[in-house]
Amino acid sequence: MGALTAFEAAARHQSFSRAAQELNLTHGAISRAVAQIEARLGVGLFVRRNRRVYLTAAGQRLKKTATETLDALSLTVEEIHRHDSGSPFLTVSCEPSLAMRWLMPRLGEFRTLCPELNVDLRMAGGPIDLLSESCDIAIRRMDFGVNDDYQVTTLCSELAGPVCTTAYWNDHIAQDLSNANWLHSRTRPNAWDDWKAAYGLERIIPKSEQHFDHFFYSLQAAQDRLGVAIGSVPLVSDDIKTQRLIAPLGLQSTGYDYALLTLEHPSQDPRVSAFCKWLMGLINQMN
Amino acid sequence: MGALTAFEAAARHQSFSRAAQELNLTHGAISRAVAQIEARLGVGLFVRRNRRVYLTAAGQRLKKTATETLDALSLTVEEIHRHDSGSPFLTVSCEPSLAMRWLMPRLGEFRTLCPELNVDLRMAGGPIDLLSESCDIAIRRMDFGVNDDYQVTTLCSELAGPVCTTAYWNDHIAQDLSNANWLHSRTRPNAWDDWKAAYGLERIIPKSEQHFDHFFYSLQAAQDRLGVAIGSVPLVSDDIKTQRLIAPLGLQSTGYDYALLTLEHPSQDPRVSAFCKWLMGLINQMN
DNA sequence: TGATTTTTGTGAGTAATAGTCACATAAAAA
DNA sequence: TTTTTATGTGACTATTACTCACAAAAATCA
Repeated sequence: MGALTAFEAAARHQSFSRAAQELNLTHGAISRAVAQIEARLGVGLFVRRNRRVYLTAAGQRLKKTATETLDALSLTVEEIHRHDSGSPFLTVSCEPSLAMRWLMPRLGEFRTLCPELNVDLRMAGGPIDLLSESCDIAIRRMDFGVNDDYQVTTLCSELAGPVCTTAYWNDHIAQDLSNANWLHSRTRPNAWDDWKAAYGLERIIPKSEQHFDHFFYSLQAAQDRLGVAIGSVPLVSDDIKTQRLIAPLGLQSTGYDYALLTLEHPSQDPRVSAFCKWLMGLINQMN
Repeated sequence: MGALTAFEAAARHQSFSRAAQELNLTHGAISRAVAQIEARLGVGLFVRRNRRVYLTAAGQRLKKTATETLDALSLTVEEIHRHDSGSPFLTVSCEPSLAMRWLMPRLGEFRTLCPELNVDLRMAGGPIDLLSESCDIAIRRMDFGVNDDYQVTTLCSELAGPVCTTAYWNDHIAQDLSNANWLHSRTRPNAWDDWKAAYGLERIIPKSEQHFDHFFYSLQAAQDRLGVAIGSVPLVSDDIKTQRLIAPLGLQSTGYDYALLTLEHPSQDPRVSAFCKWLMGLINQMN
């Protein structure tokens, strides 16, 4: 390793002396380090021309990977420090719909609770690589397979059903859901079909339908009295509590859970532990 | 470095003892190596639970780059050996047209000259990264900028002009080039215009024109009596020598050279040196 | 339950190596 | 020619890497 950094510096400067200066060593040390690698590979890395040294083809090849390698290593060290338990940052990746309608409105509370901890919120859904995306925590709807060695902490199970405003229910539906404008979303195209199957209403056909790009757009549309959307707990918990939306036919289990994904058990890292504990508290007070 | 490989093995096996076995060391050595990295980073890499060890988040991050880093390094070492002067392989990247009409017909001769040297011929044109494309030599038409630290050995300068068969010249052209079918190629779209400018025939317009995807297709077409193409030395040298094609108006310099690109001076590597010497011999006997 | 096995940590001693210093060398610069 | 600059190398030294033997602690087994 020492030899590799010595070589890298020598290759960069095209000079053993300057490399020695940079690394606070003598030129002899560099000379020996390079000679060591050359002996081990059985290949010359530099052409010595008495006043200058030039990289051979082999040397150029090694320089390339040595640079990349050492850069990657020091980058990782920085990464580790940034995501260490002592760091004042916590990077959270959260499902967009959940972030919009549930997490973000509550995040202010967490700030007052842990003012020293900066939460970096990233909105992203589906499979995640915590390592390469450099996150501490991911919050996800568990509708995909997860890396074996991730820690999965279940937050709550999902309940879904038709939601609309009280006004829309009274004015347009009058007990019969087929009178309504059904609001769909392209991110959960089967939401209505799944609910119909769970509720036992296979053959019902709506008067009209409307499609949105995101789940939370369809919920917003329901709130704006455009029709009936499939809403889910925990996404519409606040809206139901404040009567902005009602779920007149109740909510059925979808079979999916929301969960928290971490690299190690949340208890290992005080930052993660604090965030997780706070989330669990929210969940519990919701039920 | 030793510490990093020790850590990598330990992380892979989730066990210090097995890592020690793999590396022919004692478990104590691994324990100390890991402890050393942990002390240096100030971060725990493993959670020790008395009978097993688990990677922490930091450990998982480091494992990822450690693996990548060590893999890259050993790959490069293999590369270096493969492209070393002792290797029985020589990887040559050559401009497709030149390879087709000049190099490949001569390569058999080189095989009999150096039967112990296996030439890997890759056809590719334009800018090249010898390192990442893992080549020893590139032969190119120098119509692009070249990496500063490549060695450029000029082979010959390019001469170009209209070429066709004797039969086509006599039957269709009769001293006036505008009677001919002009053969173009999409890889050198300006070949005719450049030649017209060099020859001083700005305003001439052909009776008919035809386009091909590659330069050597247009030459093949000329040989097949489809019309007149712009041919260039050294590409049509053989054809002119054997009278398969003629250049009745002569050949003008295009201002471009063909050259050999290497990482270090060809004399440094006996394989490259042999190939280069042979090429130069061909060039000289051509003039 | 208690003995055994398995796995890691650690102090002490030793082998290996990495580094320094001083001198040699050789070419470029003055 | 002399001086300067840059690297190689022998001899010595400081450091570090490793081993060995023992300790500790939990899982496994009788």
